[in-house]
Amino acid sequence: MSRNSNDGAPVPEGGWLDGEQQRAWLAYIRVQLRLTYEMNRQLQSDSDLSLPDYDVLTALSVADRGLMSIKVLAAQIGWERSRVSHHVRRMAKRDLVSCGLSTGDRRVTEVGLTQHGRQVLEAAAVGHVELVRRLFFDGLPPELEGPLGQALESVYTNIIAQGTLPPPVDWRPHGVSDRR
Amino acid sequence: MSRNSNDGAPVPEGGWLDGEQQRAWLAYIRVQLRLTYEMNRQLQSDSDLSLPDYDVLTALSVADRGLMSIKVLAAQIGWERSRVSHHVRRMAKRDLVSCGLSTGDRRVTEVGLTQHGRQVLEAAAVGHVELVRRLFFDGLPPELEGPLGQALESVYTNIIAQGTLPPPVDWRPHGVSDRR
DNA sequence: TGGAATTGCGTGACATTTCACCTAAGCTTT
DNA sequence: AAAGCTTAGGTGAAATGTCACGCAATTCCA
Repeated sequence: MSRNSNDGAPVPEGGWLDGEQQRAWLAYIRVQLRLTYEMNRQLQSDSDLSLPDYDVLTALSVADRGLMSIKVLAAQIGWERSRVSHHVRRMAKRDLVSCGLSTGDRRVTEVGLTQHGRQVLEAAAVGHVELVRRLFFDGLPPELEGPLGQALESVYTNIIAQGTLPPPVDWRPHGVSDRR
Repeated sequence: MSRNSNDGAPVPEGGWLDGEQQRAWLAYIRVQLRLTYEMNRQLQSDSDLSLPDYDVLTALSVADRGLMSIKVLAAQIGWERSRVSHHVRRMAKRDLVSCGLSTGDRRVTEVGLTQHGRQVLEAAAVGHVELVRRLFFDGLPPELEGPLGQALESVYTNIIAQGTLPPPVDWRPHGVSDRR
């Protein structure tokens, strides 16, 4: 898979990124690791949800009629299908989601939020958003909010185009305003 | 803890983020999920390393004399200490790292790269960086590189200040150029 | 100096995630 | 309609990660 593909490129020793890029990437990695840790911790202690639980609930909450097949759900949150399968079964035992065979295609399992699941998500979202605002946005100069959003959207668009994972169902190049 | 702190704000029902913020956050989450998936996949298939393996190796490679205590390593990459403990033991079996008691304080375990570990990391880095460049930077307009780096550094600084995880050892407010 | 508190880790039980297969439903051909 | 392909998912075992707890080295302080 194209190792050593940047042999003659104008890149610092060993093929690393240039200064600006290195800076951005290092910051990204650091933010990613810490933020994941903190979000996990907060959700767990405030709402008895893991971050993966929250990801599933959130994805389901924006689905049409709150129903989604395992495959679509997996594509949505970037998981292996079998992981979704296991995880959803465990969440069903906790009455957060419910599974059922689709009427149309009897291979597909439709997953949906239960009443309880929706309540738990909505309760959890309050504290989660509060944490996100505090950790992610409170230190961010307002004039960088726009550029950050733009930059990340460019990156996302590129990942969708280049990556191996199929695009999520509701993906659209530049529309905003979903997630409720 | 100021839940519901944006009551009168121009924000959708339920206390979510404002438009700009929502956009940035949504993009961040999407990038994070996909990128993690793709990096894992690439490392696994090209270098027989998981992303966690790579995180450990990378952290160790920038340590003083390639040695780091479990605690510092955990703080560095945002893991639970016991996770590091388990993981490092498994990596030692594969001859990627080596552990030994510190001479100074005999409670601490010093972890270091082995020769083999360093070689594996350097071989893996080539393809990994190639992937990062392709997925993260190829779609990013050059004029947004700077703002992105700046924005993420602000966020990181804030997380360090606000978060529960202790700051990494080599943390400095705005210096760049480490990682090799 | 002699506890008591703290710190740094390891461990073992348990939960989650991955990986390699397996089944079954739908689709396509013949 | 049967054979053969493709697609959606489930499954069990192994790898990985979490949590609660325990032990030993160090530090604090009277």
